[in-house]
Amino acid sequence: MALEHAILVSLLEQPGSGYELARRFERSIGRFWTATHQQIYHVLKRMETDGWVTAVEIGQGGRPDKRSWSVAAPGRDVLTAWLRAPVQPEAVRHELAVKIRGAAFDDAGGRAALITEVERYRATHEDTLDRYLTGERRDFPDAGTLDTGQRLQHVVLRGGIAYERMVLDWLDDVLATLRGLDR
Amino acid sequence: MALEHAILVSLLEQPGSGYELARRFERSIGRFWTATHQQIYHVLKRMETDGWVTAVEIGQGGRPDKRSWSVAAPGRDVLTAWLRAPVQPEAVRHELAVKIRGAAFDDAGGRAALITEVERYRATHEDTLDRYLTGERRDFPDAGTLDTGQRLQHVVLRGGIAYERMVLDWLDDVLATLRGLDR
DNA sequence: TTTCCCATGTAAAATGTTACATGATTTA
DNA sequence: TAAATCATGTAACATTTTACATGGGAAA
Repeated sequence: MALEHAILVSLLEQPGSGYELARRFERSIGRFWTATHQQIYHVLKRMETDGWVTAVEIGQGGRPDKRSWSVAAPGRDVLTAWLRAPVQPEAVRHELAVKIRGAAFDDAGGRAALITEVERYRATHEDTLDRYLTGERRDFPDAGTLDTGQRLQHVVLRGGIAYERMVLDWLDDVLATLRGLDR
Repeated sequence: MALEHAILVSLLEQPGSGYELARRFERSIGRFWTATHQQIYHVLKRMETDGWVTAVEIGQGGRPDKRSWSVAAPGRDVLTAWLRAPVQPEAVRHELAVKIRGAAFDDAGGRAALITEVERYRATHEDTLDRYLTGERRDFPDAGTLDTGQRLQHVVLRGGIAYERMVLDWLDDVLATLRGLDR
């Protein structure tokens, strides 16, 4: 019950088409709320029915028309009410943790394969951290001159950076532990 | 597609009833894979049909019979195959991050309410960290004498501890940022 | 005597994923 | 000339959540 809210926030930051939203969910917003384009189109349609968002058709000669979405007053009210409601506890889903505990029931060969997987997984998180740090230098070069929206975006990005650093440290711990088992 | 696997791991660690599994998902396994009892009963039934798990009925005079589940050979094979398959990227869902970015579109009163919420949220994470640390002292007192399963459980718990510490630090950053906006 | 714990489920609704579908434009 | 990008969707399926349902035993 919050993809709606993530979309509302994203559209308030910057109106745009379903396609553009999908790309933001891949890049920026998707750092803390994932969604596919099908889901986004579906939810946008429902929000339109409910009067939360409105679209402006933009013809583009040749390629399909683009519908640029903006937040309408009822949508803003819904968002404000949600912002002031209690934060729900997160539903954690960490597949790798399950696999690590599962490794107790596999043999040394399986654990060797898991080490390779963890190394690959670690590399993807290193990439993610690099992208975050690059984005931080690009979007928040001078901490003193930021407006409210930018400061809030920055503190969320700092959360992402802290998360990735924590994950990398933990994965080193995991690798050392796995390597220590079969020696 | 992994509640099955979390259940298989949990049952290999210790056979038990659906009810017991649900409690483990609230306490231990639920740290990295949440599930309600309804979902667990439902998935157990499907896994039974597929021959992945088998139940032993335990009559208990008075209260309803308990069905104690164990992993059957096909279930073990499924788990082994899954353990050796690539780790899927996590689907991140961080409601608080959405709210923080949304706070740019609320007024000072709304942001004051958010600060209160973040403080409450921070307290729950402090409790979680305390529980993890207590559990660590209880279950892993002497790092030298642990078997494979315990070492793997311990490294996963260390991940939980690292995560909670990171969250607490970040929430301090969030609170300082929010407080800095309306001054 | 009320609340929590044990113990298992059904059913409906909401949410999310995967596969399929189309077709022009731009880039390599 | 092949692949990626822009642009929007439908349909089927799977997963997850929420509400409802039952009932005895133990503890406060």
